[in-house]
Amino acid sequence: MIDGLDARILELFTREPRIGVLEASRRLQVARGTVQARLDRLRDTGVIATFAPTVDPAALGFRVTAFASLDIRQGARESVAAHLSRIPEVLEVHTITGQGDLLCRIVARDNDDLQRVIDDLVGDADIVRTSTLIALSTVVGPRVLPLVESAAASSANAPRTR
Amino acid sequence: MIDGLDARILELFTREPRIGVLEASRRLQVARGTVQARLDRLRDTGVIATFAPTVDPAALGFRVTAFASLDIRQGARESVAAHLSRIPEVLEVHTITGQGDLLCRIVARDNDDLQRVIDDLVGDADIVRTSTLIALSTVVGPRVLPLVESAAASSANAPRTR
DNA sequence: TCCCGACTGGGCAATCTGTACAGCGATTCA
DNA sequence: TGAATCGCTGTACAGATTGCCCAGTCGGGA
Repeated sequence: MIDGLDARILELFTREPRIGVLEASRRLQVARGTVQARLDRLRDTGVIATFAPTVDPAALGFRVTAFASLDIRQGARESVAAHLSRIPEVLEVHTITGQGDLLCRIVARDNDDLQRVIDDLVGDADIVRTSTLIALSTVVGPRVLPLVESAAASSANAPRTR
Repeated sequence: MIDGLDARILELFTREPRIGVLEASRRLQVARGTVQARLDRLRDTGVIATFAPTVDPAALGFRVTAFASLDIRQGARESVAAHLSRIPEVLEVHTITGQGDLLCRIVARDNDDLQRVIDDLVGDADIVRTSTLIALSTVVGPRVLPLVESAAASSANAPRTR
């Protein structure tokens, strides 16, 4: 899937996103064209989903993160999904196994605001029950680099070339 | 916090990350220096957490996403956190209110692999109980743009200038 | 043994970035 | 009312980077 050089490229661009292709090629001791080609391929294969800047909701004033699991009425998934997607504070929704039907990641400005958001959430009559977990602190921040290295290592037996 | 122009900048760079400051200034009909200053400020204030490319675990072969809530032994939070951070498949860990103590977001190559990851997880003796939810599908993908617009709108009463 | 894909090293024109500066309108404050 | 300040505009310039092209080399697979 990806090899060690890909991993080093991803790592470098994650740590210092603004360096550019040329500087990256210098750091990695490879030709510029190589870095460029690798980046193109990583983008084409979807490994790099986007080069968009990452926005931090907390810095926007949304300091509270919570996870809500929703039990919804049979066959109402579509309409509930539409309802949820209309609430800006809902950042992510997954269908899940287990007791709940949907798991949402939501943010709010503070605990009072969270109440408002949850009221918005459950405003849909197809939502039968909800249970909310408030994230008190982030122990391991969002990260993918370890995964990248792991993926590169597992394909080490079949290196790209050289 | 942020105004409409900030929101438009974030939106533009989210949709077309590679356009560059100059092209962005043309699209938004403002001076290049303005876009540059805004971007600098957004970065400084942390609204833009990073310009790093976003890596998609699924494209790396980690097609399964799951959420695990862990009950841990009193006062073992530190050591458990250290343990979790050593597992690459653990992408995110939060301390939470409610029945569980920790909520982890994990990925795995497939369901069998997920079992392996969970075995790794619970390998820590300080973890008392776990409950895992497998994400079957993503109903609302990770997103922040609606939030950005909402934040910009809410500060509309106090625009930056002009 | 031949072919092909990947990497190298080089070159070129076009473009962008970083930075600086003066002017201007609006807001704040004395 | 006047002075200082702040953000935006438009402009300028040197330096660096990008996108693109090419010939040559290397290693693996057919």
